[in-house]
Amino acid sequence: MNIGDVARRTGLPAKTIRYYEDIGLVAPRRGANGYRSFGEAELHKLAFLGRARSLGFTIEDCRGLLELYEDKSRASADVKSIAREHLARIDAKISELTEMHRTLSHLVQECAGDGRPDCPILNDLAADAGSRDERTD
Amino acid sequence: MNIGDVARRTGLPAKTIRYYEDIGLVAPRRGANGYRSFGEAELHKLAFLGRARSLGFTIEDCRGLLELYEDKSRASADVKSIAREHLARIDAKISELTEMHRTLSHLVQECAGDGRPDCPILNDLAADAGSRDERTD
DNA sequence: TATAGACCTTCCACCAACTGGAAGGTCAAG
DNA sequence: CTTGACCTTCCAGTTGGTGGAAGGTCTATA
Repeated sequence: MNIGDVARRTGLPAKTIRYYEDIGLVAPRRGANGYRSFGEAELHKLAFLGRARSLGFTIEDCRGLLELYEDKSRASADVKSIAREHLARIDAKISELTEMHRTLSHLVQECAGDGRPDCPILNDLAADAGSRDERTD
Repeated sequence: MNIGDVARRTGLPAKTIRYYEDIGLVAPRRGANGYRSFGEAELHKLAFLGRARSLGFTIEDCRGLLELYEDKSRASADVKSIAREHLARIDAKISELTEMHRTLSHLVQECAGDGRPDCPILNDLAADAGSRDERTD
């Protein structure tokens, strides 16, 4: 299978597949013409990578997961541990974004959004940290 | 004021302040020794940038916000529009992360996490997209 | 057989928003 | 006069790719 077929079947861009080879996640054979030649195993690995990436695992997580995936005597605890750490990162990110959202949606609500220059959003950004928590509503 | 003082007073790393100068967000004067020399206005701008960045605005957003901040005849609608677009990006990111969280926490719950190799997390990652939505619980 | 167009190859540069570190100049205190 | 805390510039690396140029290959059709 050429890279274009693999790209179509996994949904990954060909560029990304080449990149994954570059960083050692897959190692397709080469045909006489120099073209990459992928087998079913390679295809599955790439689909696995695509799915793991879509769940937000980092490339290094993926490397670990792939290794466990191929190790038939793995302990599921090792997989679970990677997943749990990733889950914690997701939690942290969601909290951070939720806090930003809270603050910003409040400010947006307060802003008239008309032709006048007065703007609570800019006021907040310009205020020093100390005076920021004074609730005005 | 030298860069170190500004760093202490704004909470921004000196490296970041130099970077902001590089990309044209601030333009401190220079002393005879070549050191950057910051005035109060520069300090305020940097604090403004730090606050905007902490709310997740991109550097280009910040550039726009800073311009509006300095333009005393601005329309608050322009500020609100930048903020609203950013809010939409935050919303999208939260949704994406929440979906990842949902899927992953479900899988983590299902995984025994012991010494045995059988692992629902790896099973999910390895499954093709078609067979993934079959609920097992 | 020529040629068009769809493949494939490598390599280099770029994105955001910094961060780390090396090599070297400056300044104040003891 | 030296020590140590500053400051300077410049280069490279981070994450996870993406875009594009220059060029080789394959297949179908005229």
